[in-house]
Amino acid sequence: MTAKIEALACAVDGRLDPCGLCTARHLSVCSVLADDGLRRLSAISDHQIFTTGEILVREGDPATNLFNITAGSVRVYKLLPDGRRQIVGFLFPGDFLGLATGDRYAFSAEALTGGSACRFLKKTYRRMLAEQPDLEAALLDRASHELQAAHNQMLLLGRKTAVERLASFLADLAARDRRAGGPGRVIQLPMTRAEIADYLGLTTETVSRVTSRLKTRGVIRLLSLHSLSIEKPAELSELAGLDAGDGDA
Amino acid sequence: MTAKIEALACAVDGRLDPCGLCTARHLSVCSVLADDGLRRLSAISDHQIFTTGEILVREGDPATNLFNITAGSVRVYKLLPDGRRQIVGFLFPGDFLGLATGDRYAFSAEALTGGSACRFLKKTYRRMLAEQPDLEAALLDRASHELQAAHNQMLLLGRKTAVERLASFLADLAARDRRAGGPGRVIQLPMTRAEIADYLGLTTETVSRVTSRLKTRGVIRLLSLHSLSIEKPAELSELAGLDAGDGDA
DNA sequence: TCGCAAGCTTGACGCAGATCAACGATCCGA
DNA sequence: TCGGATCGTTGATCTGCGTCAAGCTTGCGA
Repeated sequence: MTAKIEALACAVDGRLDPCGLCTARHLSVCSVLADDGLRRLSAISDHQIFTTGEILVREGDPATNLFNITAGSVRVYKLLPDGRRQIVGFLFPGDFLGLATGDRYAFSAEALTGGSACRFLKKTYRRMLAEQPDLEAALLDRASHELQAAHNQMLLLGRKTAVERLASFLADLAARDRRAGGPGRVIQLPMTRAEIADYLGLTTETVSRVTSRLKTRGVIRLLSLHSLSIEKPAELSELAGLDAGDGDA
Repeated sequence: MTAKIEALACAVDGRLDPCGLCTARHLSVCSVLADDGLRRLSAISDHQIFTTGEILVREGDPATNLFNITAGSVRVYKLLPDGRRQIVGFLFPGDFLGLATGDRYAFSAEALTGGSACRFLKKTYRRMLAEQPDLEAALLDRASHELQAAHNQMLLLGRKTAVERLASFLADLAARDRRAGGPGRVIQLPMTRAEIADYLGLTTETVSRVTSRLKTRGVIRLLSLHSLSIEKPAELSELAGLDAGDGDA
């Protein structure tokens, strides 16, 4: 809901100064651009507001657009023919959507909450990249980080137990919050248990059971269904299968 | 063994014309460079020959080098403190090693077979990238493809059964062979069963059992321990959980 | 050429997490 | 404010794959 308001504010103000007032700019690749670059970028972009459940990208469709999430959150996933789903990532403000893209989207993306995004035509964006090496470098950097995160997720999916998976997930969210300037102690979970399960390669039931176990052990405390506080960060990191308590990825 | 000879040949000839005679050039990012760019690239590179089991990169070490594999094959993996291993990829000639890298390596890399690689200092390579936007674009392209492959692997690790995993793996190897100009019918497996297991999130025993099952069903035929032929490609694709029989990723 | 270590296969059994089922909590629209 | 739908939790049971174990095959070094 605050996301929606932010999105609206950003969009309205956007008419006047699309990037200058963007609350996600310092988190995104745009941050490497100077005023001139920003102006050119905003000239080829298109601000899109989305509501809960809205589909941004559908697997198999021609990959015409790229997105920069400016508010809200998004789930990115792949499906098997029989409906089994693997969520490959959750996106938050500042995240880029469309990097891993050939001619057609190899994933679907849906809004988890209301929010907004800067949308670019892939072709136009490519031309822009060629003219702005800084932006291209920043994007390569992003891609590298995402690849690293993907490797961590492979380790999680291939080799970790249910407890380790959930602990890793929570530790990651905490680390993300810290990176965004928060205390990394209270975590928002905009997604459902089923989505967490599909991200961690588990079932809803297992996610629920393991959450309970962590709660009972006093490692976490549920504030509501969609927010919790980490009571014992060190223990959480340990459970996540990290040696030290950095919680980063 | 042919890999070793190729590597030696490449290295020896390399003294005279490092890139011109490189058998992996057309497969690698270098292919986008013109003569001038190639010359500059070879000036900052260093040819490294490696033997079976040799460690190229160790997780946690300062990330000083980047590699372009020119011959042989490499396994890239991550470890948990207790020794559980997840192989995040196998590299072959033309593949780039070191994309997903921050200040320190987040993975280890070991030679699966003897081979060779062009080695660059990360710092120097970065400078080179800034001067060669084409190379940077090519690398971004690589990163995108790798990210896409990583997403596929997440789907595999999170949601596929043992049979689907092995079938996907074999279909991928076949597709890779086809891309490299081969018939995609006979597959080389330079890795052990344990390595396949650690790549697919299974155990050696399961890999062995599932291989037997595919053999019994007549889908594959073992030519030796480390090479097999695909007898029923369509059925393999089906088992892999792909709708159509493209076998690509 | 032999011998042994490493890798592979196959079988018996166990268990972590899936599945099936029932019920409670939460949210949202009227 | 209410009512139904969706989401979440918990319990009982099942099962695919892991674990343990034993024998076989391969390849390499002496």
